[in-house]
Amino acid sequence: MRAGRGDRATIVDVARAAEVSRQTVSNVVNSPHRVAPATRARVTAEIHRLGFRPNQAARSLKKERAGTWGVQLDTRTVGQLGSILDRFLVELTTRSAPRDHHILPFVAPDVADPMAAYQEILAGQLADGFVLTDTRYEDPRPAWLLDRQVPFAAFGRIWDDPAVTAWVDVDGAAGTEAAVRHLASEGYERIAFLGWPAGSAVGDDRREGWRRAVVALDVGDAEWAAESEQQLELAALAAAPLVEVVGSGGAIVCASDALALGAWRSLHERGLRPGLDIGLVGFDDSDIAEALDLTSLRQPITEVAEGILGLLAGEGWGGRLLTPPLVARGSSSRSGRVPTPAAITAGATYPAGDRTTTDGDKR
Amino acid sequence: MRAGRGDRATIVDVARAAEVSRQTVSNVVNSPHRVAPATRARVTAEIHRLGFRPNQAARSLKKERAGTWGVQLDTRTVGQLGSILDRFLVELTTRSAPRDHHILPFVAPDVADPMAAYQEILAGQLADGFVLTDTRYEDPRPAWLLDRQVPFAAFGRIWDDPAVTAWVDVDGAAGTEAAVRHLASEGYERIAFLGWPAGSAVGDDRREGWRRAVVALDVGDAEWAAESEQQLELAALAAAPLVEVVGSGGAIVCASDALALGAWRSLHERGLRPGLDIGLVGFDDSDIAEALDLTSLRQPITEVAEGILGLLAGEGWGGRLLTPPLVARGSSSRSGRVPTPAAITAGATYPAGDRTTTDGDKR
DNA sequence: CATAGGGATATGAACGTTCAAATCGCGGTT
DNA sequence: AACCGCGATTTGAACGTTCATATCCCTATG
Repeated sequence: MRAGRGDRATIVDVARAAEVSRQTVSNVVNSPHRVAPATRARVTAEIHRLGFRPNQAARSLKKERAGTWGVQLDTRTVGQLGSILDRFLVELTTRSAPRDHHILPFVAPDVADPMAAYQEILAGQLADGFVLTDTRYEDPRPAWLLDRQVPFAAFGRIWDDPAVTAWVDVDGAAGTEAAVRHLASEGYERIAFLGWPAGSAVGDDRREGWRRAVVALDVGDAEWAAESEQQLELAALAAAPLVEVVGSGGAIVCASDALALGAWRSLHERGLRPGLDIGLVGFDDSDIAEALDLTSLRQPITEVAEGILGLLAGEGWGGRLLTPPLVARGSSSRSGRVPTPAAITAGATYPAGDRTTTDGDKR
Repeated sequence: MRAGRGDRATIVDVARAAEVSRQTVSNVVNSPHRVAPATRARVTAEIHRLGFRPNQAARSLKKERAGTWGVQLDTRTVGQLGSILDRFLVELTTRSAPRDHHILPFVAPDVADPMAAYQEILAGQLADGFVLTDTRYEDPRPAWLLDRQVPFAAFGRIWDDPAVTAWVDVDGAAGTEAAVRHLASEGYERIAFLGWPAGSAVGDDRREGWRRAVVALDVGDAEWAAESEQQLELAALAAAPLVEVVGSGGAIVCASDALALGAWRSLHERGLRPGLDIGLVGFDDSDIAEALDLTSLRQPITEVAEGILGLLAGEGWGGRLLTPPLVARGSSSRSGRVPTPAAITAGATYPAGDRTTTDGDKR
């Protein structure tokens, strides 16, 4: 009668059925090599027959580990244009399973005390460690967690402390540099940059890549940069002078797909066509990039997730920068169609069209 | 030395410090009314001083409840244009906390056996119930869960069994109907519909609302409907004949923002302007709707999440249809700017511009 | 032939909490 | 004065697992 309970088998049920002790069943589950093959087979059979799975609470209580990694959902960025949170979360969830862990999403309601939520979770032994996202300058979290010897791994560099290597990040500078080289090789002659106001670590990094490449290839001026927040109108506004300055045959590299969309709109308002008239490259390769045929730098979410979970699980090494592959689409082709046969990448290669989606369902 | 452990206080530590028994501390936490005010104050003080939080594993073990609700992440829809998964997840996460629960996201890797993942979770007592999303015709999950008396609540009707009311849904028909009325009142004279192929419950529902309204107001023909999957190119293709049929001064209601974007593109290719020449209304009010100044029907995610968690917690009642408020933007204004002072809604009213975002950070 | 060694399996205890039942103290009732 | 009732608090047991240790039994070794 108790909801969801039913006939759940415990380790003792299995032990009785297989005529062994509970510890032997435990061993079959946790260290099979310790159990004689014949016994192991018998126990395994009973486990399957009874549908036994160790009770996570009991296991967690005894082992003093939660079997869970916490992930703070950043309520500021969620639902924003070009957010890749959902993809990242799916990757984390998928890849936690083989490591015998689950993902515990949480929000930090108290902006004044951002660590309170972490504190709560630790006090209740709800998570064994944390995945940090959106690291920034003066991020209080790494130091706080280090202090308490709580394991963590970040998507994004620990900007304040180069000694901490518990992170995996995307090499933004390499990305924007690749974008410039790509655009130059496509024949665009003047390449500007649309980024965020200085002071954001990620943004500064991406700008620097553009600057380096533009200087190296002599396809622009370090002054050809504009700034905007993520909002579309602001981005469109900020893009306007850049459009003027690079003119037809020029191009704009953007720090995000959202900014690129702003620029895209700015072009349209002037009757200019992305790609044909002015090249455009975004960053993140979010859903809109694909939708608007916008060339973008693809966040290697899968590899990032894998790397981070590896760090949390104590495998692998940190401090790694992954190069975001460039996904070439129409917005960086002067002929209007996807230019090079395959994407220009420094790492993995993605098919030019990148229409590898699993056939879409509704909603 | 053990990572993350440190000096975590247990209930006995608190009991000793406050000079009471463990059960009294437990009572202070779980049923404060049973404890004399003076004692309660003393215990509460010690709880705060020691930073005590009940160990979730121990609690869960004893109570035989996980303190968790499972949410399957649909890997087919995630990352798609206009996905609202991340917003929904944030709402669920936020609103689970006051109900003393957490959200357990999981994926079902085995497409052949979609219930395997649910089975696993139940067997391990990892969740007390499930939040279902993307319900459809012949969804195996409700029956399976009912069979096992596992609590669940769905975002989306249980289409196959009207007797089951463990759901909250958005009234798609009412939404598209409101869209038609809105467009008609804005002066659009011929209103078509771009939806998904028949057979998807959500899609059929949304189409029906359009059909009803168009007939009632005499602003269209039931034949003026086209079908497309979520992919942009296909949508643009499917929209083309509709554009022809309604012509300038006509409008198109779409079953999703992604489809609307397809239509939007189709308009642009013909040199037609959304709003000024042809009205356009999407569905979901996802990030792109806001970005492209696209009128859309807003999924009342907050209310849905609240309703669903209420059902899981045993409060409230199910079988509720929430009316999606229409968020009017430029794409449904013949003058090109947002028409009515406020959105036309049947429930909550949203500011016309709907720029109520919390100042955006990067990434 | 006794015994050491060691692989396979079993037993006792503990993780931290809550439930059920027992105990305590005290004012009110007969 | 003895007892009842009741609120406040305590005690014993149990949730299901794993760790540490103990036991068993068989083979190899001197």
